[in-house]
Amino acid sequence: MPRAHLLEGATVARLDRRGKRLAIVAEDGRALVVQLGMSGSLYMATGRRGPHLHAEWSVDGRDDRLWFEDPRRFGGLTAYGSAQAMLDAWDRELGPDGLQVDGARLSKGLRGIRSVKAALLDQRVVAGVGNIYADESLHLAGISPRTRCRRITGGRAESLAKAIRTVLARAIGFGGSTIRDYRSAQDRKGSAQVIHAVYGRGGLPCLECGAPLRSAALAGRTTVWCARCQGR
DNA sequence: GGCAGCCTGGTT
DNA sequence: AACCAGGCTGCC
Repeated sequence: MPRAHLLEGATVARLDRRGKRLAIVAEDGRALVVQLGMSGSLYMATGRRGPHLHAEWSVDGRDDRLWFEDPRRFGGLTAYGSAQAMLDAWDRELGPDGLQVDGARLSKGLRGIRSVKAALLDQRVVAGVGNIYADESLHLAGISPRTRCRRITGGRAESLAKAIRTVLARAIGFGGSTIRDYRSAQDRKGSAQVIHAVYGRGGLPCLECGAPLRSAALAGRTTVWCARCQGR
């Protein structure tokens, strides 16, 4: 990516975010979107912390630098000539942010998708929910990941939307889930993994009812749920 | 829709 | 050596 697209010489006007995408918007209108993927990290530090460095920025008046590392290279940077172009892309490619999704918006997104687990992983339905928080949200809402989307209407859609908002907000409150790689921009590990009710707990007892949690591949991802609390 | 494939690295 | 992983695209 040319240096100009990396915002060289820019003055940062603001940051923006929807779901898992973060945008650095410059005063001249350029915008750079960062997607971390599974192993990416973006942080301020005086030196890199790993070998898989893809971009670095120096900031006037600061000794530390901004670093983008991504060992697995599932993440990426996308440059936009204007913030409006970026927002248009977000509107096309992303649903409502998970922290703000409501039942009506969720119901709309569910149309045409078969299983609710697949729907929650689709960023056009809700932006910001991945495999961990999909399973956690479904457990909190008491909905089986195998439920057909067409059966989730009205009150169930409301409670699922509320569960998504709650799960994401709680995880953020705990600094995110550090299974292995995740670190904050301040290079700290999160601790939300200690409050996961189902993710990573296949075969262990459900914290609500004690039944052993089921684990199976759904929508191509390991999925864990309680067949008693959430139904088969 | 489902799913292989993209990568590296950690675990079994 | 084989398998698994927090995501996403594109191919069927």
